[in-house]
Amino acid sequence: MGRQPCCDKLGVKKGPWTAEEDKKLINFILTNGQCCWRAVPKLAGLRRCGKSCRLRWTNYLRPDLKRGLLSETEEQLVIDLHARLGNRWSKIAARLPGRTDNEIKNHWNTHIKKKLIKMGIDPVTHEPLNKEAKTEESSSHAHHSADNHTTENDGIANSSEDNSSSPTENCSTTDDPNLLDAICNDESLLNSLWMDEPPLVDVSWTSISAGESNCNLTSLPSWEEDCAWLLDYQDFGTNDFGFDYLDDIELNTLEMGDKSVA
DNA sequence: AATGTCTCCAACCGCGCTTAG
DNA sequence: CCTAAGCGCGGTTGGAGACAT
Repeated sequence: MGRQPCCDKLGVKKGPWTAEEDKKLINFILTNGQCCWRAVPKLAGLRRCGKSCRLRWTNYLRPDLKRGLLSETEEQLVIDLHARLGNRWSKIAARLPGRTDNEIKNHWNTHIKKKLIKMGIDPVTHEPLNKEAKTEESSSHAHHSADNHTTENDGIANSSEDNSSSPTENCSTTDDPNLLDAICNDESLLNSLWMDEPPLVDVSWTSISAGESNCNLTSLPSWEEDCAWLLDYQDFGTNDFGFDYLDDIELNTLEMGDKSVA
């Protein structure tokens, strides 16, 4: 007597989303907020499974998403966090407002990985590749599973701190070096990452969209008026849409820690 | 201009944990 | 307490566009 299936495979569309589907999903979420994803397709009139809707929303349609390439600072932060956390993309993404785990994961695999290899750094262990080759035999395989945090962390935490003077830094133009340092050196913050507490979640948007706050969304054009703005927003930052207040909320959340995640 | 290859990223898949019933 | 769906996560894939020949 579990729950109902999330979708009845038959008649469920897959593949790229159309503008029309995006429109329906956005309109629905803006109107009703994020409730149970299972119900979303039906209520929004979409022939998609709830999971697909959730993914589309979180990875692409959320208004607070930044689009475009990661800045040097963001990239450096990703490298640093990856050295400590491994492939825990969602945890890493939680430290980069407006970025999704999928986006960071993609960027890692397509850009950062190659960059590190080019620099002679093993993207998995964050150790120099030469050294890696030597120690490969003596040490057990480079594992970045959750079980190995301590071992990996011990070795890497130091090396990543050295990053400030490492070759990596050469390409870092310090958009906001203080932010990077603050995050990387904040032990309590890192500890919270190790724990399973969600230290930072995008409550700002969820609460807004849930109708908890009417905020600025009320001033946004509706689909009935003009549906083009949301399809266009993908090319802009959040500021372009009056969502810049989200950053403040997010920073507060970061400091206070988030406990009201559903 | 045509064709082949590479790169990138949106979306899917499957697994593990959580939680409703 | 048990079962099975919901949910979130990380790994992987496929197709579109960019680039090379």
